[in-house]
Amino acid sequence: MLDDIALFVHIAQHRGLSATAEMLKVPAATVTRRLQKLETTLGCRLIHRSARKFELTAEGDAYYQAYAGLVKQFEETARDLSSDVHQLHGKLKVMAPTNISIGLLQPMWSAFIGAYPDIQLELMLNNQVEDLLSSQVDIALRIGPQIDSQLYQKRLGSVATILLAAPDYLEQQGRPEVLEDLNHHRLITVSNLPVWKLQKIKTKASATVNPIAATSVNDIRLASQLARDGLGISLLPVSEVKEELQQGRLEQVLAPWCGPERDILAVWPSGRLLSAKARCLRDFMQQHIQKESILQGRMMVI
Amino acid sequence: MLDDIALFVHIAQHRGLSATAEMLKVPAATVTRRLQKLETTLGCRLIHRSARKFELTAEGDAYYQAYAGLVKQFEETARDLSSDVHQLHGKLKVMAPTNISIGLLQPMWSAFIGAYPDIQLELMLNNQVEDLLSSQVDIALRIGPQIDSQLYQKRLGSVATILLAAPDYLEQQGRPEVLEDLNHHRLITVSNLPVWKLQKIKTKASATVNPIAATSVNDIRLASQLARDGLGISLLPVSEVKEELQQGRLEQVLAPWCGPERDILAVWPSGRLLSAKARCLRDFMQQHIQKESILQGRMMVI
DNA sequence: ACTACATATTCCAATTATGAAATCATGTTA
DNA sequence: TAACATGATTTCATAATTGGAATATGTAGT
Repeated sequence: MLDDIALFVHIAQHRGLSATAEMLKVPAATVTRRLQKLETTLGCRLIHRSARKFELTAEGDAYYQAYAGLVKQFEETARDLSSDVHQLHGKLKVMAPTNISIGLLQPMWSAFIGAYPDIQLELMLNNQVEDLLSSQVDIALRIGPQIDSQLYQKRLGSVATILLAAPDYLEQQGRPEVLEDLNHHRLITVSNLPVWKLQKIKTKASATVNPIAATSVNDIRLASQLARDGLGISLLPVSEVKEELQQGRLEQVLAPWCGPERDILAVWPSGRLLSAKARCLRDFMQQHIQKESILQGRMMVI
Repeated sequence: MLDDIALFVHIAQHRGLSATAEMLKVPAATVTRRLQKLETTLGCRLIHRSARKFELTAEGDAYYQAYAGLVKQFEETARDLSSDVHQLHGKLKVMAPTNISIGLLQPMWSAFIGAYPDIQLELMLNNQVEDLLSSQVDIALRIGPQIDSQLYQKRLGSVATILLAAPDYLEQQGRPEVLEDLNHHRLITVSNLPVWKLQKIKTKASATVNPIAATSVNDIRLASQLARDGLGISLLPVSEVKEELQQGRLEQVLAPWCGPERDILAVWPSGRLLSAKARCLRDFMQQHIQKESILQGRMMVI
């Protein structure tokens, strides 16, 4: 019915059935029959037509005037939605956290750029959460819960946080055995984790540590460097300290405890259709992150 | 396609396929399949659905937001157009010329009111052409050419105009034999026929008379009364002078000549669908006028 | 874990729409 | 006036869609 109305509007615009048939790539027979069907359902003739004449009836004109604008809007909407949806080339604006992007995930970005040379990636790295909507970003990678209800999100993985310190530091200050021992240590906090909600992996026992007199910085990388320099114990995502752990510059403390798992999310503005490029990147990221055991929420096993 | 989109919008609104099926009176199987087809054509899933869960996907939400308003508008338009189109009761506002309506066509109005008692006729008689659009009139009866391009019209009949005078007057002033004789007579003109374009019925010969020093009035009825009172010769529609001719109070002069035929038209605002009531009246008027020989353009034969 | 329930989906026969070619209708030109 | 050309319509075989019944699926309450 709606389709037939749309067809009629086109017929009225092209002033002819065969012209419309050609334009819309449907056989003329179909145009004739659908118009006839519409006329039957509406119970009136819409077009006075013959081989050489074409004229809307009064009713046809009324229907045309009523529907033409709507049909046009419909088609514009369809065009807006589907443009871009199949194109795997052109610009793609992406936001991501700096630290993980120049660290653990740097190979992912290289791989993506290599795999899709036609996609012109514009990667905006930043540690603070910038507004996705006003920045006209297609899709963003985010870590930790996202509060913006204007965003859609898809979980790609998660990263555990653990307590760490430099071996030197631990030699000098002693290794904490129980949670309460933390009170006697220098602590380094990162601003987005001001309170340490810890949990024992097996027993699910949980506890909260409020690092009061701690050093506080707003960058994970800096925090890990401070810890590495023997300035205290910090709660950091394993993704950021992989190298340091492997090379023994940092070591885990209070091993049965670990901090909150932080989700890794692809987020994008809601109410807008994800472009093919953005979907492509999202799926690519998901595949990559799935292979990275550190990003599966498991405690790192070296 | 458009129909499927509309269906999807309803599904999203009713939050369920079967609810939608019931609401729209289509089998649930159809709803399922049309949704599946739409998902296939769009190339993405629109709804995460199971027996107990129902949730739009990100894409589904994007499509919903894009189309919901349009679908609603479409349906409102359809409702506006079809309301009234099948209802043969309620108010019907009609305009018509005063003279013919209280004269020759008066029986027609009575007959219509009698035939359709459920139609609440509001008949606005006037001799001047009032604006149909601003008066919210459904349909109007008009005589003579209508210039307003915002109107649709349908010809219902036509009425001839002839030259007439009172027998008394002709006795005193003499009966004109040729056109030029009119120059020596008193003439009465009606404002909507300031120039007399005359024609011989058989020979098609035509002539124009410019009644200069004539009495001029703006109402046909008054003109016929003036002529009846022996004040001169006038060019009048036969429909207005039927009685006077039959009773010998007026007689035709220069019989082979007659004035322009004036069309009787049903007119209504363009771009709006004629309601069933208005169509009903239009067709009723056409039938009635067809039976009235005076209104078939023929010279009156008593 | 099992059952009951509500909902979505699949199956099959009947209907309906489609596409390509032939036919028809009607203004225009020779 | 007849032939022509253009565009609408019909024809017929094929493909797609529909409606009703049966089936599958997932959730909530014993």
